[in-house]
Parts: sequence; structure tokens; C-alpha cells
Amino acid sequence: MTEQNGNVTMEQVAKLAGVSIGTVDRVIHNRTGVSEKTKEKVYAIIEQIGYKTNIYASVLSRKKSYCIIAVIPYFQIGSYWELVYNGITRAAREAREFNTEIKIFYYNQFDIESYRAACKNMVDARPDAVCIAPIYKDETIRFLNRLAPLTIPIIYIDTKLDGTDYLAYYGMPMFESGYLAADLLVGNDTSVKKVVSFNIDGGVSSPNDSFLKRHIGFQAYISEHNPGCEVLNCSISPVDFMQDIKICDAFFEEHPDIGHIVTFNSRAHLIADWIELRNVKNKKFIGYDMLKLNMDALRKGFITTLIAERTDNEAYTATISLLNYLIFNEKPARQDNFSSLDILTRYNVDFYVNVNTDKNTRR
Amino acid sequence: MTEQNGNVTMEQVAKLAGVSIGTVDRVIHNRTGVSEKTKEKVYAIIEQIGYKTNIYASVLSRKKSYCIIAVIPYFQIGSYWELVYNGITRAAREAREFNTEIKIFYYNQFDIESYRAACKNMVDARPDAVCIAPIYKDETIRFLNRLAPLTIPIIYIDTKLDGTDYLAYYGMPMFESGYLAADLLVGNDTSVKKVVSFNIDGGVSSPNDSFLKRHIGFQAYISEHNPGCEVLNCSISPVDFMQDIKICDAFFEEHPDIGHIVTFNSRAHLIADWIELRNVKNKKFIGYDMLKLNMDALRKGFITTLIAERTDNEAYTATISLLNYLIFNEKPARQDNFSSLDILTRYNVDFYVNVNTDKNTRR
DNA sequence: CTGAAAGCGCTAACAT
DNA sequence: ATGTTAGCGCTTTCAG
Repeated sequence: MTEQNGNVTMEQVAKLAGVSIGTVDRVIHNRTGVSEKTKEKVYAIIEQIGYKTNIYASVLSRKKSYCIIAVIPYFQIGSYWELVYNGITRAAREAREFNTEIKIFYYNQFDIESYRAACKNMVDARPDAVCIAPIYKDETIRFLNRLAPLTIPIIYIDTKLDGTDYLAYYGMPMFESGYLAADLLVGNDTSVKKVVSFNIDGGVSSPNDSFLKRHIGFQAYISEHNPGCEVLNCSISPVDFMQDIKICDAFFEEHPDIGHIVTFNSRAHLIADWIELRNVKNKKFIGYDMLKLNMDALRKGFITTLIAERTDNEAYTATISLLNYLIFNEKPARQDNFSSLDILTRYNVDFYVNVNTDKNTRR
Repeated sequence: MTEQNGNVTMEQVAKLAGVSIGTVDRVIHNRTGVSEKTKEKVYAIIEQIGYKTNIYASVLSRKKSYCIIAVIPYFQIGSYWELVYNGITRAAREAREFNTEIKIFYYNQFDIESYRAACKNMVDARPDAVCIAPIYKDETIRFLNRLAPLTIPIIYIDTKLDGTDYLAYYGMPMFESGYLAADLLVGNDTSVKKVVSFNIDGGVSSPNDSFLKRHIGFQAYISEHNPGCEVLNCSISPVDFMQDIKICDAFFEEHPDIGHIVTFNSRAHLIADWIELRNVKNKKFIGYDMLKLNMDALRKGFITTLIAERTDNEAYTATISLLNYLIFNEKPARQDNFSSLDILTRYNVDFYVNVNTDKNTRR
């Protein structure tokens, strides 16, 4: 334990530049009311002696506070969007000590009007930064244009809108996640002639083409490696359990030979329920996302493999990167941040349970 | 942007507890010279109003500095221990702004004398905390006993020593990583009659039983699921490339029927080199760890699957948790922290390249 | 346009 | 055993 040595401070900069620390502060933060001449002089000194602002002093003395708004679908407990919610909430707790509040505005992902309302509320609330799951593309662009003149940083999660101006994107590589699923499910086993994909039918067609991209990735692999294999589709309901059982019964009565199942959405556990109920054996079944119900089904062997990002953490990181931008003026290392594609089986699933909540941060 | 509201401060705690802030500071930091009675009172108030120390004020005013020593094997570029080194170094950079220095002491993992020397130097340097890869069990216990009276926090990485006193352990679940490998490599395919495991022979038998645990896990799976399958062993050198080629040639000349390979150490790429050189097809090959050479071999198809932890990040987290303990008196959430067992194939490997270096932290 | 000064909440040395 | 106080380096208000 030795004594601290002196870092370069604003005071030293001020002294060398022959101005007060108030002026140094003004030039550092691009505030108005400094002559070009002194501005240049101060910059020169800063460069010369390598001054870096001390974030601890900065945060401590800062009075300004920020408001970040997240716009996401509302969700049922145990669903994919709850994981996103958890991540944002975790970030919100940390943001508080930076005097920044994170508000979440929810919408119904199957109702464009609801999305519009959430966006309108968001714009009206005059946020300093926005984190949004932009499921409706055109609507999003319209609202973000209203924000554009304010140069507010935008982060996309889950889905990204190419061609728009955004600070960063965090999400899973959907095409590749489908491609990977095909490799794990059928590979180049040409004895597999048919595969079934169970899709959620929300009553209306989902505005989100994420699952479609996954489907396309899956099909791409099949076409390249196993062109003799056919991918059938079957729709189930996210809410009507009894109905789903009947649908599965009917489907497999008609196709008793199909031994390979995939779900491109996060509700693999719905099919797992049928597998458990009917005591079905010898079907290979791959699904997505670390929902608790999915992980349970994986442990019990009703799901063979899960492909998953660390959703909670992705949402957390996305939100925190907004905070870093506001407070430290620091941009994410990359604009597009693709999650890893973790492969979970019954033999490694237990080592993923804390993966999201464990902090990997100072403090 | 609204005005800041009041967080709970030490001053409020002091007022409510009827003491001065100096006393509150004393109890928070377990300093001497506070009566049990006031200590309890202060704790009660802290609990009640939910006081959390403001790290910015804390860091800003702190004058003390710390020294953390890490003791690890030295390494060749591109090897497993380089990943560990990277993680520690990354933590060291962050530690600097907390006035704590992280020194790394190296040893030759195949030379117990070298380990002794590193440990002696470590003890002599009087560190405030230690992060160690305790490859030699008895030696480690001897040295740590010398440290014990000082109640210095110890963190184990890679290997842990049960029955000793340690703040935390970070590492891969070795048995399970072997068990998983067996499932991925042979599963219950009873047509697989033989598997070969290539082991590194360092000239002396490794003091480290990590790989042995992996081997045992692998064998356990085979015994349970595929008892007709035999696991052969073959030794290669970590340094003599030409020799390794000959060994592989000879082995597969003798066992042309073996189509399943595993390496329990991190040098899968050595065998991958042979596979590439001899243009070998149709062998399933599983290895460990995200070494660049392994990932390259995976991309090219010479390795089928890699099982890996995020080594860099594990080392980083281990070191940072020591920092958190010293600076914030905060213990890790769990004592034993097992890494996830990430399964990498050529189809998801690209989404793991930034997994280690990406920061998931504020700032 | 620029300077002076009062904090931000905590630490640590110095008093009592 | 406890209280008091001078900073830590920066932000922000208030004066010029």
C-alpha cells in the first residue's frame, strides 16, 4: 500500500494555459462563451500533458440527470420478452447512481396501433436516449425521424433497421441461428426426409420477420447439404394448450414418420409439453432461447438442443451502452453487435443458469 | 433532464444513528475502535434506509493503494495460458484507476521448483490479494498458510483446492466437460467401438489433474451410455511437430478403424494439423478451448466441435472480483464459479470471436 | 467572455 | 471510542 501519485488534473491544465479551471471545463464540454484563442490554447495544453477527465470526480459533481426510454413488447411471465425486461431493469438499477432514469414503454407486438401509441408517448416524453425493439419498420422510421433533429442516440435490440441512423444494435444473428439449427438437427444425414417446424400463430401474422429469417437460414442449410429433405410447417397457438395438443396429435397421426422437429420461436416448451404428455420417444427436437420452461424440458430430455443468446445480458449491455454514451460520450466498439449462438443440451444446461445475472463488472 | 434527487448518503445514516459520519465510515469498513452497540445501530440504519456507498465519492477521496498478485504459468503465444494472461491484463488496466496495481508472477508448470520460487516471491512482495492457478497442491497450501495470518483474500483460477480457505474459484467444470464431450462425440451410437484420446506429454507427468478429471468424466459417460466402446490413449509432444505427425501416422496405421478423436488438453490444433496434412476425412474430432488455432481448425473442418469456457473473461472476472473485494468489500455471489460449457462448431464459431474482449461494464 | 467559489459524498488524518 | 475537518477533481452557479 503506497501513496497515490498525482494524476494530471484540470487545475494543472488551467495553470499552464493561464486560465481558470472554469474555462477549462467550458472548452472540454464544448460549452459556449470561450474565445477561439483560449480554446485552442487549452486544447494544446490538454494534448501536451495528456489530461484525461477523472470520471469519479465528474460523476460526483454532476447535477444533470438523464432519461432513457426503452420501448419493448409487454410480455407474459416466463416469455422471451421477460428476459429482455430483466436485462433492462438490471441496467436501470445501475443507471440510478448516474442520475439517469430508465423508463420502459410497452406495446402489444401484434397491434400496430399499440406500437404507435408507445412510440408517441416515447417522443412526447423527450428522452435523452432510446432503446427500442423496432418490430414495425415503417412506423419506427416515422417516429425516429421526429427525434432526428434532436440527435438523440438510438439503440436497436432484437431487430435492426438498416439504412437508419442508430448508435448500435444488439441481437442474435437470425439467419445463422437457423442455419446452425439445421446442422444440429439433420446435418447431412440423408436418411432424414422430412422435418417439421412448429410456428406460433398469434391470430394475426407477426409483423416481425426475425423468425422468418431463421426459417430461411434453416432452409438454406437444408438446400445446400440435404436437398432431399423437406421442411413442413404447422401452426400452433401460444395460448390454447388443449388446442395445441390436438394439433400435434393430428399432425403426427398424419406424419408418423417425422422424427425431427424445430421451433423457430421461443416457445419450444409448448411442443415439449406434448412430447411429455404423449410419452413420445426418439424424436429429435431443437428450439431457441433460455426460457426457464425450455431449459427444464431440455433437462428432462423432451428438447434435444436449444440455441440461445444470453438475452438478459444482451438487453443489459444494450442499455448500458446508452448510459456510457450519455455519461462518458463513449460509443460502443461496434455498431452491430451479434450475440453468440450458445448450444445447450441436457449435459451443459446447468452451467448456463447464472450466465445472465452474474455481474462481470466492477462493483 | 431533470434535477438530481437525493440519494441516501452517509450523512443521513450518521444523523439517524446519532453518530458522526466518521463513525459510519468506520463501521462500513470494519475499522477498529467502534463499540458493538453503535456498530449494530449503524448497521440497522444502513439496512433500514438502504444505504449504498457512492463509489465515485469513495474512489475520489481514497488515498490508499493496493497490490494484487497473480501467479500463473508462463506461456507460449497462442496457448491457453495466454488467454488467462489477457484476462488478467485487461483487469489490470481497469484496476489502475482504482489505485491498485496487479503484478503477475510466472512459473514453469512442469517444474515444482519454479512454482516454489514464484510463490516465495509472491509472499515476499506482501500482496493485498492473490489470484493463483494452484497447480501444485501441497506447495500451494504451504505458502498460503504463510499468508493466512494476514487474512489476505485468495482466488483460485483453473484449479481449486478444496478444504482450503479461499474467497472464490473460477474455472471450468472439468468432469462435466469430459462427460459432455463423450455425449457429443459418440453419444449412444453403439457402432462406435473405439475412441482415441491424444494426451500431451510434457516430458514429465503433469502435476495438474484437471485433464484427468476430464478424462474420467468422458469415461463415465461411455461406461453409462456406451459400455462397448473403448477409449485408447496416445501421447504426443507439445513442441515436436514432426514427431507428432509420425506418432499420428503410426497410431492410425495400427488403428485405421478409429473414427473418433478427442483431446482433453487445449492443443487440439496439433492433431488438426495432422488431419490437414494427411487430408484425412470422416473423422469426428472434439477438443477444448478457444485458442485461435483451434478456432481456425474448426472453421476449416479439421476439428468437429470445441468445448470451451470464455477463458479470457473468466480470468478477468476472477481478478476484478478481487478488486471489488478490496475496494468495495464485496464478496462474489458464489464461492465456486463454474464457467459455461460453450459448444462451438464451424457454424457458430464466428460469433465467439469478440466474446472475451467485449466489455460488459459501465465505461 | 472569464474567474471564483460552493459543493458532490466519502476518506483519513487529526482531535477530543 | 467517537467527532471534526480538509481535501479528492470536477461541475455549476454567481459575479464580474
